[in-house]
Amino acid sequence: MPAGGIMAKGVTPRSEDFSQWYVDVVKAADLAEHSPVRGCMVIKPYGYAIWENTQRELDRMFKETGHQNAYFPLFIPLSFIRREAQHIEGFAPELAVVTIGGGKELEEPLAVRPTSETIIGEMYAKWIRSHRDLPLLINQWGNVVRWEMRPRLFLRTTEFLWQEGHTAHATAEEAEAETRQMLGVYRTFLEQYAAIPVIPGRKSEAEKFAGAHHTYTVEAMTGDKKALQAGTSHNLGQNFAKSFNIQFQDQNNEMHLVHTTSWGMSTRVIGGIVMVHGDDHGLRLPPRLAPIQAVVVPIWRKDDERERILAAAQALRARLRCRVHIDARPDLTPGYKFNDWELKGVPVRIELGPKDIEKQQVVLVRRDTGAKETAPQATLPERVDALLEEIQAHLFQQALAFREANTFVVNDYATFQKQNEEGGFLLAHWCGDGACEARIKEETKATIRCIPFDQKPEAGSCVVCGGLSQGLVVFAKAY
RNA sequence: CGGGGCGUAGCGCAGCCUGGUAGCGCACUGCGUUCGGGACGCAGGAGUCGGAGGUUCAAAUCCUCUCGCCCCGACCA
Repeated sequence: MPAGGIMAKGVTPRSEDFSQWYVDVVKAADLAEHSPVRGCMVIKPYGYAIWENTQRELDRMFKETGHQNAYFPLFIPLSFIRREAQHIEGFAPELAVVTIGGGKELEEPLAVRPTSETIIGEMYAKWIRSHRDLPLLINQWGNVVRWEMRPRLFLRTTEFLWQEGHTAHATAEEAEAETRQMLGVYRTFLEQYAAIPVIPGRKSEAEKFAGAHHTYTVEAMTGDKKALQAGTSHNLGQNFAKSFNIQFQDQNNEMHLVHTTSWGMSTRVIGGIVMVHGDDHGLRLPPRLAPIQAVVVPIWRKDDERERILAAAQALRARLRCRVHIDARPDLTPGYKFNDWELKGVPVRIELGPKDIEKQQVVLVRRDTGAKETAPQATLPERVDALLEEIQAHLFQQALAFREANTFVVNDYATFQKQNEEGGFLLAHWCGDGACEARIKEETKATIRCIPFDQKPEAGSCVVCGGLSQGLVVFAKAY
């Protein structure tokens, strides 16, 4: 921690009240604020820039895996959403519905999309005729609305931004491969870019997406030891193909229903980044997603010095190979700026003052550890690049170590309940019965976050009923 | 929808009990001095006191109704 561990002004200490700390950091870092409409938020430029970086990387990965972008409309006839039984059952409580347009009662109410499977299914049924039309690999960047009871900036808002991929395939195997592949993309993004370690796995029947055959998820652990679903990928089987009659003709002239998938990641990841990496000084951004990777704080005493130093700062910036901002604000002291950029989580600070100019050096401070060093200007670009890599890796390692330190194998229900009070991920045997799952949720608020992929099968007995279990699953209280 | 709290300047609050010219801190504007870990002085601008009704000579303050927001619980990316 920088500066002897003093807290940032206006930010509640994380250990004291995590929820309040989170709200304070989001506000202090200028990421977002509440809108006049309950549950909605305004994403401010600095927060949106993180989203833009997220979009850029994800979009690249989607294109690399053969997907194309398209856009489907915000309004969906309510009858479409009703067409898939599970789907409407799951989404009905959180639908926003438009009943008036142009001053007149509409003949058919329009749902504001909570997700787009149905409208896309309707269109896919028209677009797909032949096996040659498959696979159909499309992604959409957009917004959706889910009328949430308990909103929280970024983590759960009534309207949120996301991407939703929707694909159609000839065979169940291909659909399954796609579902897995895209979960892998999310994992790569989260681990390599957001520096958030995740546990990939399958959702239980109770937790899966409304209308899915099955759902995969990547689960992260936040700084208060709760679980955060950071991305999901659904194998929809033929459920939507049936409801929307999406068929293709195969090589033998026979008609078949397609197999579809959908997968999404939302602005929630920004909340995840705050909750996983933030500290008492504010945000700590992973370099690869940071809008500003290095900030230059010039230090001067007199006007002539100021000009000289700003000129030197600009010369440095021109040589650096990362996203650099020079904080030239005239009426603020360096100390204020140090704190300000720490709140905003900028990974590297470059201090440049008269002494540095003289010695052809700078002072470098890394946000993750607060460590300070002097570095020669001659090799600064290399040093900053290396530092950014180190910080990226260190944030990931730190988050991973934290998760591991707070993951526990529990074998009996009493221990489960006790440990659950302390938080963390609980690895426990589960027989697969929804009744045991429901009882745990009811009694402890912990849910099955996922049935991890990379778990060796291991016989055991269910933590609730003692029945036969094939392996450990992850339980936790979740956001 | 249940339980709690709060609406007074952009933000955070005091004033209300005991009615009498609307205040403080931060932020903002201007000028000057500062500047290597949250600077200071001087001068300024800024408020339908959430809304409606009532009591009163007089309401931010008392009464009634209402609206909104936040936090805690039941649904969820």
